[in-house]
Formats: sequence, C-alpha cells, structure tokens
Amino acid sequence: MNDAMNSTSIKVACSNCNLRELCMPLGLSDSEMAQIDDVVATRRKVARGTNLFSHGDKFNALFAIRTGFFKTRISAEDGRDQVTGFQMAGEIIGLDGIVSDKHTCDAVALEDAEVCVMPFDRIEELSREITSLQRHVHKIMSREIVRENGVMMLLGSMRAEERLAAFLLNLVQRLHARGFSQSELVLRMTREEIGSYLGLKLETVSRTFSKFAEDGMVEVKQRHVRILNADALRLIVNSTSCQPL
Amino acid sequence: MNDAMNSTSIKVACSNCNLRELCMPLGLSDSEMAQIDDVVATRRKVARGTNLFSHGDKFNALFAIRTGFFKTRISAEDGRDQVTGFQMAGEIIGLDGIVSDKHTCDAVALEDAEVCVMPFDRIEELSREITSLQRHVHKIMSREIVRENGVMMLLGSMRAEERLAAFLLNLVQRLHARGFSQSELVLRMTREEIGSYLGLKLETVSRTFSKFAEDGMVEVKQRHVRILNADALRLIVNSTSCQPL
DNA sequence: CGAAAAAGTTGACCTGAATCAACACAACTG
DNA sequence: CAGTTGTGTTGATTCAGGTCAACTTTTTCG
Repeated sequence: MNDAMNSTSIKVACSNCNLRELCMPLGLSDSEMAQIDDVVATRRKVARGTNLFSHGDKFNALFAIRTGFFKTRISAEDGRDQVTGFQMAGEIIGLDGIVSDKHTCDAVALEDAEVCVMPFDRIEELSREITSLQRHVHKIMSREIVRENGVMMLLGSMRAEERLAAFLLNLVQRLHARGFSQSELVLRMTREEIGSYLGLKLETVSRTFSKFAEDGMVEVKQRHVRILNADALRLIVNSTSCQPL
Repeated sequence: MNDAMNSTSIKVACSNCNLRELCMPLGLSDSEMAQIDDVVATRRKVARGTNLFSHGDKFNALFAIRTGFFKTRISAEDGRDQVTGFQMAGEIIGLDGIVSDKHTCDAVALEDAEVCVMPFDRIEELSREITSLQRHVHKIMSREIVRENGVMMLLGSMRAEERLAAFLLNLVQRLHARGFSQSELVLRMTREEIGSYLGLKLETVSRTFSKFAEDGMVEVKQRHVRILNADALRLIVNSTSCQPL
C-alpha cells in the first residue's frame, strides 16, 4: 500500500467539480472554464497533522480545499501561538503569502485532506483575461479581510459564552452551506485549538460547552455537537446582558 | 471662508505625489504612470469626526490617504463597537467593501484629512493592463490580511502591557517610515479608541501608560508620547514573563 | 491487546482587567 | 472668562476567566 500522503499529484478539472460554485466565479463560458481547468493543474494530499505550508515557506500558489479540514496559525518568537482560522472544503488558503512572497502562517491539516494547487502567477495571468475571475479573486481576499474584522470584534469585545456561541453558529452555518446538517456537527479540532482561536483557555472552552449543555442549548458528546436551540445561541451572541428597556 | 470640507474635488496626479512609493508600485513607465494618474481622478476632504464611508454604503472606490488620520470600526447590533484599525498617510482603506459591494465598517477621520478617490472598476480595468499594478493591489490586500492576523494574535494571547507596547511600537515604526521621529509621537485617538482597538477598557489603557511612565520607558503628556526605551517595550512584547532559565 | 499518551472534564483558588466612582484638566462655547 | 463638555487619571472593589490539580475517557501504537 502507498502511504506517502504528501505531494501526490493528480491531473484534474474544475469543470466537473462539485465545489466549483464555492471556489470559482459563476457564469463562465466553456472556453473560460477550460482555461481555468488549466490553472488548477494538480491536487495534493495532506496527511492529518502535517502542514500544507509553513511559516517562512516560499509562496507559490493558493490552495482550494477539496476535502478535509485545516487550521491556520501564527507563532510568536516566545512559542505562543494563535489559531487564526479553521478552513473547510471550498475555501481558499494561502492568501497571507502574497505580500512578501513567503507564507507568514502555518496551515495544518486537522484530518486527511486534499487540496487543489493553483499557482499564483497563473491566477494573475488568467485574471487579466477573465474579468469575472479577477473580480472573484478580489472578493475572496476582501471576504477574508471582513472575516478577520469579525474575529477582531469577537476577541476584542465578547465574553467567553458569546465567543463560543458565535463560533458554533458560524461553523454550522458554513457546514450547512455545504449540505451538512443545520444542527449537528463534528468538531475537527481540540478544545485547545478552539480556545486558541477564541482567545480562551481550553478549560474555559470545556466549561462553557458544559454550561450550554446544562442550559439545554446543545448536546455535547466529545466532538459531536448537536445544536438544540440555535435561537438561544444567537441571543447570546448579539444581545448578551442588559440592554436598556 | 469655505467650511464645506466634504466632497471637494480637485484634479490631481500621482506622478508628482511624495507618497507615491507608499500607494503605488515602483518602476512604472511614463505611459503607465500617466494611466494611473487617470485612475486617481479626484481628491476628497474629510473633516475631523466625519465618516469617509459608513457601514452599509455602496462600495465604489478605494481611498488612499494623503493627509490626516483615520480609524475604521465595526458595530454590533447591540451598539458595542470595535476599532479594527488606525490608518495614516499612504495607506489604503475601503478593501472591506469589495466582497459584497457594500462597506461593512465605518472609516472616521480623527483629524481633518484628505484622500485620493480611486474608483475600483478603473483599478480593475487598469490592473488588467499593468501587471505591476495588479500585483500591487494583491499585495495591499494580502498585507491587510497579515496585519489582521497580527491583531488576532495580540487580542487572543497578549496581556494588557504587551498589547499597548506592541501598539506603540507599531505606531512609531509606521510614522518613522513616513519621516517622523522614531521616538516621539502624537496620538490622534483617545484612550477609549486605543482600548477598543486593543480589547481593553480606557482605564486599563491609562493605567498601563502610567505604569510605562513610572518604569521610565515612556514619557506621556496627554497625547504626546516620547519613547525613552524602545528595547524595553520590545522585550515586553515578545518575551513577557517567565521563559525557562 | 494493553500500556502510554492525548484529550476532555471538573473543582478550588487566584489574579488581571473590568467596573464603579471621584476627581483633574484641557478645549470649546456662548 | 466662566461654565460645560470631553478626555484622562487614579483608587477601591468585583468578577470572569486563568491557573493548578485531580481525575476520566478516548486514541494511539508497540
């Protein structure tokens, strides 16, 4: 058996990929589609626990996640690190590398994964010709900026319960957009990783899960989470505590 | 006298702007430069305390700051808001609007300011022709993503002193790149705005300034700050507390 | 399969920053 | 220029979340 999970390269096409509407612009002509198939030249498998790219690596390509689940993280000199996001099928990672031609974070597979490798100069080349692709690339980057704005809000001005509620709602929402349940999810990350993302300690994450379960809002069995009362979670997120009358 | 500070439009050119190397790519030919002059069609004055754009506004253009100082902030439904950044001359704002064609944050002038208005479809058009401009736009967006990653680290895993030290060092570094002093700066924002950005309350910001002053690292007179020991601040940021031996 | 390691939970206690409150000072304004 | 408002400082107290510790459950791997 072949257990070399890394760097396996397979020639593939976007045109018949069921994630196309997540990665790529809509309404392309056949010839444009063919050109784009050409950009997404290869796929690459990434074994659980290994890095798709690491801090300091030369930036060459963006990656579209086909299957699997990633975290991105940055590390300070003193060893502390911060999870900056969790990414799932159809999402694009690697944008951090463009500015300085080197990646500034690590992308770690939280389960065996497969990504489409999109060499960035090919993307730039093609987006000079296909207007909708150009616009699409800009939107993907802008979306990431807006997402991070939201995380800043979360980290800067929410309390532990609000953070975890927002996190859960965001996860199911994204999973639901991919055809999964609106109310049930399997966490692919540890309590510690959730905590790092949310600016909390793992004990606090665990305790907050327990509190939500006690209050009947969720059912938590290890990494299996069932959301029993999404409205209650939403209420926690955007109207915690005392509003005037 | 004319005190209508908003929407004043003046025809101008990048080609003889002293901030060019901050906003624009280097090494353009004369004809490319002329085309870019054409993109940056107008300038707009923004009076202190007013918004360059607001949450919900239609997105049309990016703005290059010529003079003045801005903050960007997002607001939750319940009124809480979060400062997501402070921007100074040579920096570009408005990137948040690309993804959904509407701005998702407010950009507020903290002092009378002037910006160059760069209609985004003109930018896209021209960056299909001028490769270095295309690359430049991508870098600006990537740089913003990386900056926000840093803020996430700050908010997610640093203590109050580390946050304020990092903030001060970042500010002087950017000011220094613009020809100002390496050690002296005037804060254009209130303690509350600093606190919002750093995920702290204004009292904590004030106390931490006082502590830094007591320790002889800075001299603080209102909004005038003089950095007396930058190394000490750096030490606080990236090796706070106990490292082994 | 069974031992060891990793992940998760829960309790007791502590602490850094928030909160509440009083006051000082600067900057506008009529 | 006196009064008001916005901004900043400092002290006393509280509390959310961190820390430390004990323990359970699950996963990994020889």
